[in-house]
Amino acid sequence: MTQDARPSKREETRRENERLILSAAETVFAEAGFGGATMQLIADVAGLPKANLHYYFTTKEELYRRVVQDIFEIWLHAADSFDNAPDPATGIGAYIDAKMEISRRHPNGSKVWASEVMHGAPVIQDYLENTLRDWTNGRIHVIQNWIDAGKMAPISPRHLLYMLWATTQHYADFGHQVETLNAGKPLSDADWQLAKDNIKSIILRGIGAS
Amino acid sequence: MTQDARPSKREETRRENERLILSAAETVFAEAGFGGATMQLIADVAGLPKANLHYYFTTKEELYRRVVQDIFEIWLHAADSFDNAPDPATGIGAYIDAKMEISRRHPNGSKVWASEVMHGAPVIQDYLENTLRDWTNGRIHVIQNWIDAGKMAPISPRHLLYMLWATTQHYADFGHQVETLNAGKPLSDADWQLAKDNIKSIILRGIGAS
DNA sequence: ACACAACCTGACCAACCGGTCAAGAAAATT
DNA sequence: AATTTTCTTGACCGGTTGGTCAGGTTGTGT
Repeated sequence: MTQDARPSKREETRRENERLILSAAETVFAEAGFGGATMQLIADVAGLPKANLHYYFTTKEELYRRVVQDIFEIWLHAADSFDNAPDPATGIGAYIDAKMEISRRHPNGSKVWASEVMHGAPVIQDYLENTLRDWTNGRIHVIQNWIDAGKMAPISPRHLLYMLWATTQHYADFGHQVETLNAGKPLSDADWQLAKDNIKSIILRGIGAS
Repeated sequence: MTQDARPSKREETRRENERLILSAAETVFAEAGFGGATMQLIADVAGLPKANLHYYFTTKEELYRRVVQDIFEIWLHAADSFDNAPDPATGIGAYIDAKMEISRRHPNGSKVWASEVMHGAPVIQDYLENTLRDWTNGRIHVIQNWIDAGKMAPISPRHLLYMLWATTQHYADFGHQVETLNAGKPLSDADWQLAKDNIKSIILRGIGAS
């Protein structure tokens, strides 16, 4: 039966435990910050003894690093929507959709990332200086080409990117504020749709791409 | 000589010490988060013995609360630019300028505020539910009037506000990332001007107000 | 000059934290 | 079935943290 995929019992529990720990860690780091989070609390949320956490992740910092890296991957992959787009409206529109979806599905990861950057990126500075810088320059190039082709207004591609990041992440990072101003209730499907439509409408018109 | 304004020696040092402590606390809380900050480090930065901090501010939480409240005041006062504006371009343009100036002059305060909200606003929830909610509803009303008067496109005022907050605060909260992507150097005067101009250009055109 | 109140601070403490470890349980290998 | 490897965990430890306090100093009103 289970012949092809044979996840030996060992591998299976290891994978499962790591998943449990990483998920709990993401939640706790997001809610309390790195300094405020405790291994004991993460262990409780994960439903494992604390010593077990240290078996899978030697130090608190290593666990934290893994959480941040995992988010960064997701974050970066949203860029795929950007590529191979024939025009700004398509590419940037899809990027906004993708990033809003991340804000909705991974609010905790987004918060951890924001917290990390806010505190000076102590553990992922190299990512910023290499992967992110390359990624950013690549997109700036794409946008500049659109501008040169007369497909959009001649704004600064860099600051447009910042605007996209800021606006979409706001709904995750400041989700609590958004909820409070939404009568204390989470955004409904319609609310999210309205938010996305508004962002796309304003930005696409703002860069002369609609 | 100093007759009219007579800050008795006592009052003067008290004011000065509180200022020192609050300033140091803002820096340390911004850099390390509430959980990561220590009273000892704040004391060192302020140049005072730790026990002295506890004389002026009984607990770490009380000190933190004061820092957050002070920032909230500044944040809220930026709204003045919004009022009495005859049209969206003037009002929103001035608001963007004001908020960008805050991001530039008070990046640490902005980070503390962001951190507080991100972690569920444990100490200023009542501010969000009252002062901020009222403020927001007021501005939504102003924007809606502009829309009704045909002075701008019929977008969602609420989500426009979120966009303004997010975009302007990005330069403070994610200042480290912005700097890293700026070859590791702080933004120059020209960079800040470019950022402001781009934001205003995109948003004002995006809402049909330019 | 005196007395009182406000202010300052080194030394100290209980609580908590990240991390260790030894001893055992469970699974894989032979 | 025996042996080895991986995994699990309660108990423990040194170091740090927020907060206290007693005793001293400085400023203020009389």
